[in-house]
Amino acid sequence: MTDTTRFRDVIDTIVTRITRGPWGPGTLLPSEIDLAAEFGCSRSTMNRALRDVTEMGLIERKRKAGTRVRLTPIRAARFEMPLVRADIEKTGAAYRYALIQRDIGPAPDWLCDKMQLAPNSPALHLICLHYANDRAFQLEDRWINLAALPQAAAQDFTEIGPNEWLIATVPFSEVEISFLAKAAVDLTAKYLGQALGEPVFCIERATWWQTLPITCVTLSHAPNHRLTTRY
Amino acid sequence: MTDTTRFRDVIDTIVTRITRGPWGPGTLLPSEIDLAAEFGCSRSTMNRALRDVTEMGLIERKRKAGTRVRLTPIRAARFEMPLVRADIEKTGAAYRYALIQRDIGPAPDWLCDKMQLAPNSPALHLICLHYANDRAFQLEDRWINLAALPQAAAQDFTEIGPNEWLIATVPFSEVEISFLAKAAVDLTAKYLGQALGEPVFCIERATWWQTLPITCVTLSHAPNHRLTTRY
DNA sequence: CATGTCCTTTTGCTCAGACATAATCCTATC
DNA sequence: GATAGGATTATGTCTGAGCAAAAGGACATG
Repeated sequence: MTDTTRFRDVIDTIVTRITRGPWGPGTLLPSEIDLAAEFGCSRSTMNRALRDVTEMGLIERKRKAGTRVRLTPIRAARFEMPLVRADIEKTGAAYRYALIQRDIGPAPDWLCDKMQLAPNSPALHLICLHYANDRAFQLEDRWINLAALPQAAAQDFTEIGPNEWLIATVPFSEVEISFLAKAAVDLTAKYLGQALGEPVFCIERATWWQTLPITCVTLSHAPNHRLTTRY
Repeated sequence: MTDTTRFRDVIDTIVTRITRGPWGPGTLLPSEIDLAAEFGCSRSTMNRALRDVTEMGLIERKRKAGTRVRLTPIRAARFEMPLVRADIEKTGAAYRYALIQRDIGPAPDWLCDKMQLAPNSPALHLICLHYANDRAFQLEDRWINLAALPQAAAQDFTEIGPNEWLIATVPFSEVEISFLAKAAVDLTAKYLGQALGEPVFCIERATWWQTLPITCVTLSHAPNHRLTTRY
């Protein structure tokens, strides 16, 4: 019942003051010191509370300028994206991996464009399938920049998936993720058992290591797949 | 360049030790006190660093049991979801809102099921369109639980969208968000200018206020829409 | 052998104080 | 009036200390 820690209480009060209370959009909040005095807590605790509220997207903070309620309160949603293997095994299903296609050649123009890659950079192109209980679950269409990762050319990826190999091999500092809906094309239709043009839920992810392009992948999912989070 | 604060350095070192260094999945880390001694910082700082690494999804912490590297390192992605209006105006386009349909009746079975709503609860059903520069951008198909929010019946929603009215009127404590791909049906096809069956990127969001169901909405987007985040 | 109680370890949270840093505001100077 | 520079102020970070709570382990008891 009284599961209540001080800073969580403070967060709750502040959030309701913003969402319903007197602190409308654009309001300048009192300083940490004044708020700490009002709430009867230390500045450290108030600082932590306000930091968390900032992460929620409700306020903006600047030194000297103070703390201000955002004009457009943003609610940020967190999505956890485990490895496919973990995702599948969590449901109790058996995981199986298969390499469909593998070739090396110059990176296509759209990829160079998307990742600021030098034209005609050598790239490894992989197409893989991830099964849950022998049903195709996810089709992985991946490009790896061989200029950054020449070791990848030596891997055959028949046993271990490129995703697991990559996270064990190379760090990354910057990631761009997109969610989108695509129409099934030949490849996805064939392997995911869909009709041509059927909607496919896709995740595109590109990763860099300090501006050096590493890899870019499109993950296409079986019909009716959805990505869900609660908070 | 040397934007380096102590705890950020600690985080970086710990993350690389986990992702590449000696701390593989399942490793039990030294205690906060030992780590603080090793890194030459206070326990507070180490605690904050480890708390942040926990939020990244790399480690799990339990009192007495200690800090352990997760078997399946999870990378969490944050998506910021502003109001449609803000989303549209940010691109420089003009925002326009229109109410398409509005009726009151008993909640359909799938809705009662999804939100743990009593059968035949009265519900307000709204269909609205959000335009960017007079092009349809998003179709909003919303249900509001009138048992929880009788005031909603008095609103006509011709000028102000239900989303903006709701966030100004009622708080929420629990949210479930899903991303998925759907095939365009009559309604979406008609208003978003799509062919029947074409893929549509959809967001479903259900909100409760302390187990009391508030509202459930499906947001369908114009073709080629994508939701993107970087980190 | 099973079970319950107490002890110990480790994380979770709070505090008061301090210095660093960014940004605004004011003032002196030209 | 414009501008450069210093004073002020709010946030950002760090410290060292301490108590609280969870949970594993040891031990005694039935």
